[in-house]
Amino acid sequence: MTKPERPLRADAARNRRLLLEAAAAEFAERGLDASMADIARRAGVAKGTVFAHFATKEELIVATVGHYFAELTALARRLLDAADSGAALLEFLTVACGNQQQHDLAFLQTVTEGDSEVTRLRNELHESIGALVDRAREAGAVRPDIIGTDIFLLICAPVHAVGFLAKPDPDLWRRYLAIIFDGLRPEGASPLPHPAPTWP
Amino acid sequence: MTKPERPLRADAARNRRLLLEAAAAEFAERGLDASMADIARRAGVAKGTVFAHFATKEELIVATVGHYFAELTALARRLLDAADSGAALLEFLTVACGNQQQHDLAFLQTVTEGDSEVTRLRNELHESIGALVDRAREAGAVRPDIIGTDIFLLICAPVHAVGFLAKPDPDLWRRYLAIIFDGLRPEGASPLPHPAPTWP
DNA sequence: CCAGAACATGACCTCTCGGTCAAGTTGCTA
DNA sequence: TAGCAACTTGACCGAGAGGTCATGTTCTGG
Repeated sequence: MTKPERPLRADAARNRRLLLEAAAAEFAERGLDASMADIARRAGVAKGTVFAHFATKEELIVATVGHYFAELTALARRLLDAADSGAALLEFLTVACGNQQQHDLAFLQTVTEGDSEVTRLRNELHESIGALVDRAREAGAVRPDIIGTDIFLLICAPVHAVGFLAKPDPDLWRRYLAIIFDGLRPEGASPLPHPAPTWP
Repeated sequence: MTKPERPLRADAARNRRLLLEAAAAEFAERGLDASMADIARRAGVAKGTVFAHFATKEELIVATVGHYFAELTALARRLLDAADSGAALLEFLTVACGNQQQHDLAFLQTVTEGDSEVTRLRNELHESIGALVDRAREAGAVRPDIIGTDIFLLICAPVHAVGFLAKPDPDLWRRYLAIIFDGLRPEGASPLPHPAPTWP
């Protein structure tokens, strides 16, 4: 359902893009309660047009979260070539958190469990992060008992933590990313009380 | 609005307690979308009874999250007498996460911003955590650049991280609490890239 | 440039939600 | 135990949600 067989008409393609942008913005601001009507208004189209492109609200969420995963995957793959693998992992987390600070869409993924397309993109992201973490671990940049899934789960922690403040400094998440990253280093690591999670 | 002037009638007091329990359970399961009707059904009363006790949904949320804060505050104060202040802080985080794993109500606090009663209880919790952290810092159990507000913000991180897994092991959060707590230790701490947040 | 397919529109449907209230029921006190 | 205030009940309301569709508009290939 990602790419239609026949190419879209020019105006339809434009509207689809506007809708996805509006959806990302509305979901980030209002959470799951963002209404289809508001998304349509923000995109500058009528309500019916939204449903012409995405049959249900869930389908729109799927498209939005899919795009979100794909972006992170591309970032992770780009960083696989970096010379310093430890710095590459930190860079990945930093850019991912920065994205999330602007547009927090991570919560959407809980709604899309069961969708095959999202699952595929999610697995791709997981795999890319796994490769990034493996390199960092082999280089001794992170503790040996950490795996890719751990990082996958911890990506959102810094931004989420900051969210409990009413008017947080937009860069405060960097503080918590640094703390968590210190917890990932091999120096002074205490034994973990629970085995690594299995995927999925 | 916490304590009524006149004591409640026996049946009313019982219903109020049942309602708060039902609300906590429903909010934890369904999030903010939990409906007043479902909460009423779960408590075994009619819908009108809910509104007889809590005039609006927000008022019910306020009562629920207030109770949540009060519990954590009591826990923090209890631990202030512990011999090992570092272990006491870890114990606080462990019990808090364990609570949250059963009943995740932390997200409710974002809705109740502006309510004076919740703000008071929230400040009390913040203060209690501050005392706990101060003791741990003076004992050299946590790095010197950490303050109580940091811990306040990080409480929910381990459970939240685990939430991205579809069917997570109910104890997996202990792994991420251990990682984050390692990041809080003085050994091998790197300089933090952002100053501590101000309260509130 | 025009015919017709592709697309956009907004009034309309149904359903569920938070919230109200007159009428009935129950616990407490004198 | 009688009587009244306190409490409960469930039918009801308006608002707003997701979703539909007949009609009107616009792009595009020939």
